[in-house]
Parts: sequence; structure tokens; C-alpha cells
Amino acid sequence: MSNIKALPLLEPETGSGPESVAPCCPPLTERPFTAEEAERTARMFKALGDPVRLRLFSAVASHAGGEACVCDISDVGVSQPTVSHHLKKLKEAGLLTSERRGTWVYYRVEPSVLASMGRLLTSE
Amino acid sequence: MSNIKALPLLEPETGSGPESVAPCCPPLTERPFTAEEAERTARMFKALGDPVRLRLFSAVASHAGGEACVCDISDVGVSQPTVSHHLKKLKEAGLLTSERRGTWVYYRVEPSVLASMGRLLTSE
DNA sequence: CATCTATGTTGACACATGTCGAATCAAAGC
DNA sequence: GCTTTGATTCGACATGTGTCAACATAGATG
Repeated sequence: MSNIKALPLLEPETGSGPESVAPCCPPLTERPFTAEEAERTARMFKALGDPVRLRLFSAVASHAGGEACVCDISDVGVSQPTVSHHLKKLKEAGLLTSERRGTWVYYRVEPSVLASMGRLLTSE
Repeated sequence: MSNIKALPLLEPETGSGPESVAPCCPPLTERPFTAEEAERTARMFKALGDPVRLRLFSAVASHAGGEACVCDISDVGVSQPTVSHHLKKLKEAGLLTSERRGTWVYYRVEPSVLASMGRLLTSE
């Protein structure tokens, strides 16, 4: 499934983790992004660029305990396979992580991501 | 061109302006987004979800004087019609505005946008 | 083991999107 | 007016994306 052209940006520690994570680039307003920076950063924005994914992400991010079971958030108006597909996309973009505990699979927001993306947009 | 289903969110003052602007939604972490909130917000993220557009946006946002002529930023590795196409998308998403002055067309970042998007991502 | 429930994967399909060359428009200068 | 230069629009094409039904997998429980 990793048809994503392996970008060695952060430490690839886990080996099974998401393809990329955030702390990569200066604020968008600091200087023009290079092609590589844009490639990396666009992946995250793109992941949030779909209404269903944005709702899923928001549902996880705002859920009590910092994590949510799929069953808690899958009421977004599309079929269950489609929910699964979008959650996978969010994982591949490095925005979410998942863990199976017993019957259910729990998703949580990759901690540093929100802050990192926020920093991209804050000229300050 | 306006195949976008007219969303009456901000004051449509100008009549010729972009389709939507930012100050719409609480932080992503506050509560699950509604379908409408997601629809609106995803449009902006989607606009920044392409590497070429991200470079163009960054180039404008970081340019001296707060604005840039197309000729200043069109060196992003794609043809000039494609640059124009992406700038149009950024305009339609409400992220950029454009103005022709004599021979050249200048683009600038819609002022409130960066702060608004930043606020979406800052749990604070 | 059989079965049920919760998620994920596959295959297929319609539709959106990024790209380019060619044509067009807009302003400036001859 | 014609020509030149900057920028957008048009038409076409290949690729990407969101969606679902059908199938597969993982645990739990009988």
C-alpha cells in the first residue's frame, strides 16, 4: 500500500508508522516554499481538504480522552468502508494514529501535528 | 466559472470577490464539525493541498509589500496556464485576491485568512 | 468450532483534478 | 491600426479521488 514515495524526513523509527509528520517547514509567510517543503506540507493540507475527513478528524480531536473508537465517529453520512478509507488516509498523512484494543479500534490525533500546522499559518 | 454552489457565509459585499472567507468555525478540537462547517473549511485546506498552489501561496504571502505579480512567482515548474489555473483556485477558495495594474496582475493574501486558519488548528 | 460484531480491504465506477498547447484577451508602444 | 508581452480561458487528456457493495479479517462469546 505504500505507493507513497518514501520520504525520509523525520526519523523513520517505527517502520510501520505514518509516512510523514509535521515539524518541517517555516511559516508560509517567511519565505517561498521549496518544492520539497511544499510536497510534504501539501500532503497534510490535502488530508484535511475533504469534508468527510475533516469531520472525522475533528471528531477524534475533540473527543473526550483524546481518542475515539471508530464506532463513536462513523456517523458522517457515508458508508462504513468509506469511513475506513478516510481514516486510513488521515493515518498515511501522519495526522492520526490507531490502535486496536479488543474489539474496537481507537484513533487519536498525532500530538505534535496541530501545533505544527498552526505554526505554518501564524505569521506572528 | 462560478460552478461553486454559492455559499452565503460572509457578507458577499463586493459581488465579484471570492466565494468564501475564513472566520467561520471553532477550533477543530472544540467539538465535532458539522457537515456545513466541514464543507466550508475543507475548501480552504483543499486549496492548500496541492504542492504548486502551496508554493504560489507561500510566494505571495512572503513577498515584499504583501503582494506579488504573477511574473514574480510563476517559476514553480509548471506552464504558465497552469500557474494561472492554480491562482484562480486560490482566489475561489478565498485565500488570495487579485488586481490588475497596467500590464501586470498582482495577487495578495486575503488578510484575515491566515489568522483564521491558524485559529482552527490551535487548541490553545 | 460456529457465530456475531466491528473494521479493514478489494474491485469497480463516476467524477474531479492537474497538466499542457492553442487560442484569446488586455494593456502598452510602435 | 499592428505587434509585443503578460495573463487568462479553452479543449483535450491522463491520472487521482470518493464512493459503494461484496468480501475478508480480527476478537469476543457462546
